Amino acid sequence: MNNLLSNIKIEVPSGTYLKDPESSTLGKKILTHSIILIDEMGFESFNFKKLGAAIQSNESSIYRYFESKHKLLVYLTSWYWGWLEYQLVIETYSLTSIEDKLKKAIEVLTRTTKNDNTYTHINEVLLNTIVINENSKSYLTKDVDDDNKEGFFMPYKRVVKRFSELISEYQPDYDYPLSLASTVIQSALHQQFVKDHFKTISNFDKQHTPTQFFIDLVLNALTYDK
Amino acid sequence: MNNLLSNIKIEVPSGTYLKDPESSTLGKKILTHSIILIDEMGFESFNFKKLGAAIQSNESSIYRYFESKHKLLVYLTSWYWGWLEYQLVIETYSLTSIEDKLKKAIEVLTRTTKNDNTYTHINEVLLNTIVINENSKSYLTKDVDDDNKEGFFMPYKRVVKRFSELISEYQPDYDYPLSLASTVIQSALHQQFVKDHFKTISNFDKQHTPTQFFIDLVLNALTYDK
DNA sequence: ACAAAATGATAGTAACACTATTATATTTGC
DNA sequence: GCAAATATAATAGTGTTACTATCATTTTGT
Repeated sequence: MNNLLSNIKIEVPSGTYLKDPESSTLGKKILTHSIILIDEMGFESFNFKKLGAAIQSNESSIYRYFESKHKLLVYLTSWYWGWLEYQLVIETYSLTSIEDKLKKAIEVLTRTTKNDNTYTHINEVLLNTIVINENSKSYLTKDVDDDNKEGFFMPYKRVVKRFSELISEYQPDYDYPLSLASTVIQSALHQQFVKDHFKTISNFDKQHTPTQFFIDLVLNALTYDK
Repeated sequence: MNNLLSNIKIEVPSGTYLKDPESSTLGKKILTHSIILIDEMGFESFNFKKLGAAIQSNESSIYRYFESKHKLLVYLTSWYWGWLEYQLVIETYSLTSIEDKLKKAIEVLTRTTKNDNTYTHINEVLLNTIVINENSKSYLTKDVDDDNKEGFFMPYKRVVKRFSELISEYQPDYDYPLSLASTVIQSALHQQFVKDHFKTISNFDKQHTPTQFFIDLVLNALTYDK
């Protein structure tokens, strides 16, 4: 992305943090290095003590920003979905044909993430791998319903809704726009994981990309009479 | 299911257990009550001490069967996929038309689970909700590749492969049979979760079922000239 | 009846996910 | 320039978790 829009701040549900990490250097360091560490060691092995050591700061200082490592994960994944929504909007906005918009949307949602220099303290490529590996842990908990009431999953749900609106615009008679949207978004993450770890059940290679697979899938689902 | 086949034992990767839990009453109690407890309290809150209390046995005895709660989860999810593969095979076997087979397969993979009285110590309905809520935690770990080498995910991968074979039989030219298969299987679980917790992004109700959604999706994906 | 195997009881450990408290920097207002 | 306010750091402590180790008791097979 260019830096014309460099002052756009990604909005994250306020209940996920105690003190806005974007508001200080320490906060930004927490974001930068938590992404690096979680990517490196996985969310289970990651903790605030290790993070403190990595940024030469103290565990107790990190707790001033996030009340738990779970909320930090929710923060990071929310940021990702907020960022992705933004990509979705700006990359489809100027297109006039609805088919082009739909295809572009699928591309944005299913392509390999590239770094966005607008946000220097966040490595979007690493964050994307975190989302692939850890996203579901943010909601597969006994507290989902409470967290959901607090709006923690709004950024994710907004991406699904926006995409489903494009689907409905393309094919107003389709009965399952939301389900199709969440299937594509969710499955795009899962397919990345499968490609890396369960190769025997993947069909992707240089010639066959997830984006092409999902474009076919969605367009065929929505095209009744060709 | 009927009990004509009551002596069919579901095969689970042997590395997941230290001592076969199906080989003793205590082992079976461990299975029965771990399913109940994990369903009730979620995998994070579940532990062997609580399980011991629930079955009036000792924590240390449970460790004789499973070396960790992670391996118990892998055991349970593997059992589920093994059982589902079996349902898939017997329910499609006798059908002659490939379209009927494909549709039946989608039904088996996406319908609401019903209890199977063949396995009295396993409650398949509860196990299905565990798979919905906890399955991804069995592979979203730093040890996936090791666990995969040990064959822990073979039962899951076998279900994907069998389903993909039906897809290829129905439409031999389709480029993504495995990806489509894993998308349907994975998304069927996710859609159940979404329906229960993120209602605003679900289109399912009495008239619109996941099964119908996925049958439409798959048949359209595979039907080039209608 | 006796050995072997299975199960139970108890204790212990290192790490984890925090909380609480107090001390020391750093920033801000005036 | 300086005190007050705020941010950060240091240290200690807590209850729980996910086991491990050891030894005692019960059950089972022959």
